[in-house]
Amino acid sequence: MSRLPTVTDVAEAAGVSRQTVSNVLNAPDRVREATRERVSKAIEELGYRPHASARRLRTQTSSTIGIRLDPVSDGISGSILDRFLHALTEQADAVGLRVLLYTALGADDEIRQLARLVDGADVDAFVLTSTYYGDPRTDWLIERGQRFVTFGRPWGINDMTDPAHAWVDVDGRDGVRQATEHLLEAGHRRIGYIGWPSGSGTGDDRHGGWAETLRTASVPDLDGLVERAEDSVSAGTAAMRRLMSRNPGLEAVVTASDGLALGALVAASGTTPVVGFDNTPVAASLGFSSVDQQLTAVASGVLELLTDSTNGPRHRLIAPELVVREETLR
Amino acid sequence: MSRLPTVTDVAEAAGVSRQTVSNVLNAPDRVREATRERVSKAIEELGYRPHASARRLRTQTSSTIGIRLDPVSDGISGSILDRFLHALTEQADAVGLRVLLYTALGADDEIRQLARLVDGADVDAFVLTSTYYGDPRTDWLIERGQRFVTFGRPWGINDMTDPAHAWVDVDGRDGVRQATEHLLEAGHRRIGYIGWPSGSGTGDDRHGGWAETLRTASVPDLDGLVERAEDSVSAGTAAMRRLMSRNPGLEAVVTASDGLALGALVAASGTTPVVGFDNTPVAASLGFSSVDQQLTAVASGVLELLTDSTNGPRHRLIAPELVVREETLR
DNA sequence: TTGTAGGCGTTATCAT
DNA sequence: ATGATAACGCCTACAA
Repeated sequence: MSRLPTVTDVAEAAGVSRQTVSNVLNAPDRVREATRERVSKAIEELGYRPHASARRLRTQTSSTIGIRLDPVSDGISGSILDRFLHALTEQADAVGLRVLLYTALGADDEIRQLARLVDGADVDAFVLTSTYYGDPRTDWLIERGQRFVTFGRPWGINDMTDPAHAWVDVDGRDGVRQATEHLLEAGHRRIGYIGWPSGSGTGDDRHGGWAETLRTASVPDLDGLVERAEDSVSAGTAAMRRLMSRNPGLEAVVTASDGLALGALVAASGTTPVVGFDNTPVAASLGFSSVDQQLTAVASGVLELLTDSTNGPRHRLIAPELVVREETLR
Repeated sequence: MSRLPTVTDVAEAAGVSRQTVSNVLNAPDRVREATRERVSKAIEELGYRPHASARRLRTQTSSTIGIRLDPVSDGISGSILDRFLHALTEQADAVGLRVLLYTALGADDEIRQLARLVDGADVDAFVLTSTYYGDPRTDWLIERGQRFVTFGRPWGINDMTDPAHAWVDVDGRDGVRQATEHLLEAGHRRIGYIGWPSGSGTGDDRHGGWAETLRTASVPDLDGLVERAEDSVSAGTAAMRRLMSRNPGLEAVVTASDGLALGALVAASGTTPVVGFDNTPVAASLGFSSVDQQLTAVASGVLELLTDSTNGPRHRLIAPELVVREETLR
């Protein structure tokens, strides 16, 4: 493992000054065609590549975005963030950004981590997930003028379009609406909903999509068609049992997550159509319909907001997409 | 966002030279108690933190490990790598290492990415997953004397203890043995096995654990108790149906993955005990037993091998652990 | 169009 | 025990 070639090596090989080499890389217009080719050839031959740290030191930018890898999520939908992370990494590379991971235990510790990364000039932008109104992390970042984008709306804030808080989110309400309409079109009317306990912005949003759609379709007695449960398979099973015993005429169910959906399917032995949310591998393997969050679009939205310094809107609401499948659990 | 404080600032504030500040940080022994305290106080007050890129440029080490984030895995067990990644990130921080992600499409592209990271001095060690004998990536790394550790044995190689190829792996054979013995102890004899098509090192290893255990227990006709399937829920269901129709007296099943286990459970409607592998969130939610890979131990093994330059063994075989649960899918 | 000079923040070497 | 000096590899003025 010999020494890596530097600009000086390339300059010598090409018979030019270091500066010209730098120009070829960073301002090709400023250098004559012939020289450029000669330098490029030398770069090629020596396998030269700019030293990232040196460049960062000089330019005072790290071209690196930090993202927290959450502790192992217990839910079946835990892979959403991982899938998002993958999409982000893939697309970040295309715009010359690296993705650096960090972990933290709780908000206080996370702020300590943010500070470390900022002070060490390791990172020059952050992507935060699951933020909330008054989140100390976003406050901390805004206070210090740090660049960041959150995946998730700042629920509870008055002005969601506040340009200081850039965000990208998935339109859960619309996703659930699509799911519910799909079931309506299939001829069902008594369509139940299994969601999370009310109080979470995301959860209430999704529930709203279902309620709105059925109300528009004039389905009566909506209250009796709703069940709330923690986001787990077993809670989904229990909720589905309650729902079925209360509604003998139950024809189909929309859920707030694939975990709940799986639980519901188990309870119904696959005899009742169930639509999930997140389009996890489990939904794909078992073959039930689910709302896909379009994480690729989310990732590109995040990167756009991170790199755009123009004065456009500082947020993006991504439309999810229902993936229709035939249930096979029977 | 004002300028970050530098050693010079600290030096001035403490009335010493830059070098002394550096010594306080990197060689505290070389500096007198009183001076050290004075400097430390200045560091504290100014909130000074070494500039990572500058340090890297100077020391020629990045203290960063690169790991590839695989494309979205379709299997239910996809979260294994993510859980490993989390454990790795968490523990890396404790030993002063950062984790940088990259993606790649296929082996050739991955080598290109490795080269970029190496040449840019972005990374000074790699963690590779799912390697195989003659893997061009490991060959490339070995050729260049690059530090790396793989998660997974180099199946097929003659000398697995070759110190040039450091690896950490989970003892799948032992895990399946534990699962099978657990079922034997529960009083079952006709214990089936649903695994992957033979030919993969990992798959054959796991199958061996089952076969060995039942052979020791003198269970006859093992061949009829085996089914092979792709790693998916639906393939698991199909395999389980074949297994049941061929073995009316089937009492329990061990599988090579939680995905197959879920499929088997669906086919058996939860009437037959099924043990999975990977201890995914799905196993936890549905409540079936599964072999846990002990990814925390894997991660610390990887970091040990990455940081240890002593001449100890360059590999670690981690013992997995069966997590026993009552099946609830009924 | 090309070259020269200087500095980004750090640490290693050598001297005091 | 502490300090001066130089260098890591790069880029951005500015000068030629």
